[in-house]
Amino acid sequence: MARYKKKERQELLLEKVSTDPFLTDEKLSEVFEVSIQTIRLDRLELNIPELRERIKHVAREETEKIRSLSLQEVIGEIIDIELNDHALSLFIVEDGHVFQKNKITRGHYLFAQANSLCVAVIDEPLALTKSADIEFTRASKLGDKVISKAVVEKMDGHTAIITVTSRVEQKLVFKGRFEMYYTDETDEGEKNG
Amino acid sequence: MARYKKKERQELLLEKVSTDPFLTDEKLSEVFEVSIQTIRLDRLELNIPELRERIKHVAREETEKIRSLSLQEVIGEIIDIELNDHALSLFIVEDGHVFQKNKITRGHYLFAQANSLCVAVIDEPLALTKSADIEFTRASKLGDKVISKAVVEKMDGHTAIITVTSRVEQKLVFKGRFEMYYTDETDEGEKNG
DNA sequence: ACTGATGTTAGTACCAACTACTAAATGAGG
DNA sequence: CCTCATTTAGTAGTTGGTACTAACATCAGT
Repeated sequence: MARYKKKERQELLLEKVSTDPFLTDEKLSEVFEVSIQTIRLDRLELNIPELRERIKHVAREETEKIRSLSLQEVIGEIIDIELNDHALSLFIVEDGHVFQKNKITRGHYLFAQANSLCVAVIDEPLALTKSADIEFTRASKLGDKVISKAVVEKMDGHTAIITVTSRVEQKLVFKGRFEMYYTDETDEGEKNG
Repeated sequence: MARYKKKERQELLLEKVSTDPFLTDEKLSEVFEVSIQTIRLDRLELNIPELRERIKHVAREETEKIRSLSLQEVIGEIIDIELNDHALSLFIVEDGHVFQKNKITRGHYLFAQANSLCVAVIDEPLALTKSADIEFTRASKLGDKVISKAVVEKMDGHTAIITVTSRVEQKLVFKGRFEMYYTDETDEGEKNG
């Protein structure tokens, strides 16, 4: 076994550790067929924290993600809003949002952005989507910054009509017409949101 | 400080540890104003693993979640499929899918289930949603098992028409008519998915 | 007030997976 | 062959525990 040279080993080490943070120095020393001390020197030079810190980091990241997701309650970040009138949100297409083979955004994320924006723009305790007419006009891709605009066209009784357009660099990728049901009661059981 | 009684303390301990898994025995012993040994006895009785195991568990859970999410590529689990004809999927409404205040499912998850099912039922390398007409007929709630059925009505050239109905205990919660674009090329840039 | 059960605390030895440090062995290049 | 970089070995100390033994505290019932 012509073990790797220092530089090469360190590059591979970085990769190994980032793909599987659960590896002990001992396991790594077996993988690379060097002593534990060498692995430790490598980690020191590369500023790779020890196993426990790596695991803690992963765990922290994820509990934070969960928190921010449940806090967010919206896909995309709202950048401008006038209640019962209009709202804008930004959604950046990330790795989890696309088909792996062609990096095209899955339609339901664009729908989710639009749908969330409709819920947000209505200034009532309960707002649920009753129906929608939607169209995907062009493909958006990984890394795209999608700006979605919701405009409230009509509000009467308990129904609002909202049109949404989503664009990437001015080009329309999605448009829809949403019919929303709303009420000032905080719970209700006949429609969906 | 009239420290808690054993039973009470153990209940609070369970809660504490599950909301914040990052607490050491030492910190916990300070919180409850008992000795470290007492905390350790409590953990032993309640089968609460040690700090490191708890952290590891959180980290593992999350890396698995990420993997299964990217593997899944579908919201809901497909339970029956005949390509280019029909498909069924099951989606169980969990905590992250509902509005916190009233536990009603966010519409875009039901849309996502339907949309994913449409993508899955088409036996071509690329299938993207072109447009959809959807309706949310009743609210579904936390814990509901949503069965979605997609039926391919028509396929010609590069367009398929699929109708989807989603039910909870036979009762219709969602229906939609999806127009899908499909092709045997693996990449394409004019439509959305 | 005495006894026994239950609960709490103290203390020891040991473990994994390290850090930080010193020192020796090995290797490869000029 | 010498030298500098690299690798390995070994020791002491750390964190956050387990596992175990033993002592002490508290209260309940008789």
